[in-house]
Amino acid sequence: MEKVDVFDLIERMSALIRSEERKKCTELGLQPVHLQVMDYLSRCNRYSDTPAALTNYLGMTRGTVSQTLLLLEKKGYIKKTADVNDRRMVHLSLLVDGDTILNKARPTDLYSQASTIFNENESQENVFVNALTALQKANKSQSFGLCKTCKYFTITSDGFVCGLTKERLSQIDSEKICQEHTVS
Amino acid sequence: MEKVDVFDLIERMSALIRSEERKKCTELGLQPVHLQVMDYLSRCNRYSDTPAALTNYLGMTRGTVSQTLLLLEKKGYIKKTADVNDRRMVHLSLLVDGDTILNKARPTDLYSQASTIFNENESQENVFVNALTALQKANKSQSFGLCKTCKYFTITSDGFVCGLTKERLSQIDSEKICQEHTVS
DNA sequence: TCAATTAAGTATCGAATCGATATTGATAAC
DNA sequence: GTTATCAATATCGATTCGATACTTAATTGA
Repeated sequence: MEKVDVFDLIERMSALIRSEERKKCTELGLQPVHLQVMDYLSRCNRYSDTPAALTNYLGMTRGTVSQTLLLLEKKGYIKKTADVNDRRMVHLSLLVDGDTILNKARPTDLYSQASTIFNENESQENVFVNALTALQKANKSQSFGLCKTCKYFTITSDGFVCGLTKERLSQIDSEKICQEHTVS
Repeated sequence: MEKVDVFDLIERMSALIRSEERKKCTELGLQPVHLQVMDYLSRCNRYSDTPAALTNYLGMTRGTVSQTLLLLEKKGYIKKTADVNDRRMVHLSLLVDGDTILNKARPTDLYSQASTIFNENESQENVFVNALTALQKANKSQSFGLCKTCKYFTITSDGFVCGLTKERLSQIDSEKICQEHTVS
């Protein structure tokens, strides 16, 4: 077992996961990437709900993400809203239909398989998190962590505040994924 | 960090690896999957050099693999040979040009990144191997291990023998990937 | 013996993805 | 102001991949 084969292992795992996901998705008339997008939108904050952030998160090209979003919009699962300050930007949000189908798709056999794989010990999860972080660093990609674990996350007498945007953050905000997430 | 997100982590790692590989590949006029195929062919034994085994190894569909092989054949990188016993089967082999381009593509930045990720301790690699094995088991896919680590691998006074096919195995055979690989 | 079944591989079509280019809006320089 | 530059996104052609149907060959089982 040589070190260099780890990439090969990851790619093969991904292929297996995808083919398994595809089975579930075809019943709903979707592709795996569509669920990934909607799952992300359900878990990201207002700084990270743009096509650009999605592109970065998924590691795909802008063109591909744009096409995916068009399809999801046409199906009535997501909505695009122009930014009021910067009209180049688009904010994405999950519509009710999208949320419904996402919840229908989520609890699958995949999850029971996952627990089978990772029932031994907790530290195994960290290996995957660390590996992804290292890859993102090598790729100059953001880490996409939870808001409340960011170094700019600040607790004041007034509540939570983002040290980057200086804006106030609700409890719910702090639990979401942020593309600007920074560690240490 | 919930357990169920591990699949998401793996898919995102794979996406990053692919986009990185793609950069190297486009220079050579190839796709990531083409290198995967040729790499596999350079490392598999005579029981595992068929389109069906490749399909299983890569987790793709037969049709997709067939297309990929057609292209590689047209480019003169691989060769197809009909099986003498079972004329449904095709054996694949890497041609000189294929081997050349494979070696040109192999030593990339990816490998130095890999060592960065896994320089801490050896046991991390096992986490990935175990995860893939668990997924393959859930997917009823073969494990594709090295011949000499298979439970049917036998050492006789005459040399190495495969307990399944009863055929003799050379030193080189024993170092290759076999689709019939069985553990314990 | 011969029809049914299974397996390996191929062909075709549509959807998904990539890469390049174009478009639009914001920002900076002059 | 006007122009240059950059950033965010959209558009388009080419390619890849998956689903399905099909061909050919081996196997099974009355």
